[in-house]
Amino acid sequence: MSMRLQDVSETAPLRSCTHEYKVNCETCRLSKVCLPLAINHQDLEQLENIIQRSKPLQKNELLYHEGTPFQSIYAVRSGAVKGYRTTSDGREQVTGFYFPGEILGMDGISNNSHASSARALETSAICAIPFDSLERLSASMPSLQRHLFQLMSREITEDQLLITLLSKNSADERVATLLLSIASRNARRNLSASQFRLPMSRVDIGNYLGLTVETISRVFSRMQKNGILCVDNKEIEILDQEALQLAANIAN
Amino acid sequence: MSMRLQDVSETAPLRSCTHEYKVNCETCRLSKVCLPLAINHQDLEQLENIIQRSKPLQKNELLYHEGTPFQSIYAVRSGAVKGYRTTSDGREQVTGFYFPGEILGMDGISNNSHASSARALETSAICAIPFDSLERLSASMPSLQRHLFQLMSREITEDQLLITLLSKNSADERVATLLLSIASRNARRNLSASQFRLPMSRVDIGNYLGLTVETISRVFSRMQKNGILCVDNKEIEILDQEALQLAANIAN
DNA sequence: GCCGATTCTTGATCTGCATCATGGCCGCGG
DNA sequence: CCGCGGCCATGATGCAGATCAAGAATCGGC
Repeated sequence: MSMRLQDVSETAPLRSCTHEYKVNCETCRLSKVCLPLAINHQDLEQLENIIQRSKPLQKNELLYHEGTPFQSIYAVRSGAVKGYRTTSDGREQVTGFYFPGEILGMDGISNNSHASSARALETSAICAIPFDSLERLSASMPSLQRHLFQLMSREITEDQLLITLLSKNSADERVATLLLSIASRNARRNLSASQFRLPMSRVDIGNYLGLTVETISRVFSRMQKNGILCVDNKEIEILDQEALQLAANIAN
Repeated sequence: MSMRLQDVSETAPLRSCTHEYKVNCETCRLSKVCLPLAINHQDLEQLENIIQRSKPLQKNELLYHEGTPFQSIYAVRSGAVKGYRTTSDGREQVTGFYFPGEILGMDGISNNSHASSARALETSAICAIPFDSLERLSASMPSLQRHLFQLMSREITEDQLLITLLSKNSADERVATLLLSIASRNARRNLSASQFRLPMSRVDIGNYLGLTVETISRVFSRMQKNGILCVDNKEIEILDQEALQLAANIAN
């Protein structure tokens, strides 16, 4: 079996003079996705100085756990992460999937403790950004402050989209919408929008979309039969983008 | 018919020397709910100077509409507001209810245009807080900056709770959870947690909870029959707090 | 205080997805 | 190579809540 695409780091090679885990936003291919700041070289340096990068997370390793003290927000460099919260009866609710260039962990700010948990779906490299440093820095960098507000605001609007999806849409519409979302996020990183590997299991997809595994399977099968998708286990190919859009667009 | 409770302003009487619409956070009974800042007198004065208050909104009047330019976030002083977004097929999805002391409109920051709409559920007094001023002010007031981050973070965690509710809970559990949420928010304002008037219609409740009007009616009737609630149109009395909690707590 | 419009309730029926059950497939360790 | 465990697919059945329908209650305007 061939090497898994997602295991390849999507960051630029580190220059030889830098330490192995030294972060370098300036040369990071994701910087314009992750921190599209119109900030100058000096500001960027300041920002880099506070960012920490640790050993890559292995599949299924925990990034943070609900209830633990909040210290950092996290940027995905490579791999994929799922966010979830545990209900009082012990079940889990997946609240989001995070791909390279995306930021997670901001729900911990309000209580100084994480309101959700995050777990690597595959081997993933993660940047940790200590929030107190970020806060201090943003007080003197208006564009950074604004960027943080915008990041959080986007999280809110995305949650609202999911709320709408869960409350108004059928199984087919939910699945189609998720696939299109993943496709467009791939496109943003200059990856194929029509062919990709799902890093998460059917169980996670169902959980996220408020459906059972069986339903996810059936929807995939049906869409394959209808020539919309080609599904080979986790490998997805969108054969008929328009039909998929049509299947999703009933209500968003 | 007696005067409607919700029409009474919940703000402290304005002192005679202030202009009619002059805002005064310092004497506002809601200030510790709305802006629980450990900030000094001088800071508070600066904040007050940017806050605008206009003529109260009448029932069904629009506070802002999705797609329009974002300028301010809003604090409810009295009355109640619903937030919603319109789906592509013209239906609406209610994303939240906002009571006195609560802040809304933060989803507009990311795009500089409102991602949702807001409408008064009854006559409501609203404070508008221009966001660019707030941003500038918060750069020099760490506690204000932090408070804003926390406000937005709380919005995220609350949306995640709603996502879980919609994805995992039965009709009874959803309704029970909403009633308990309203009750506890009333308590925070020193109002009765066991007896209150719902400012929104059954349609809005159903829409918010991803259920139909008929289902809401049936759940209310059932809970009334079981001695958990006393329902008289929009007037709600919680007769058995514990049973209601039990009905809600299956999964949160 | 009357009347039309809207909102709410209740019943009967229908349906999309959950649940239950089973078997296949793939990856991995021995 | 085989056997085991996790993941996935698919069929049969059941049920919570949607939909359809018809009154009843409440509201708002005059």
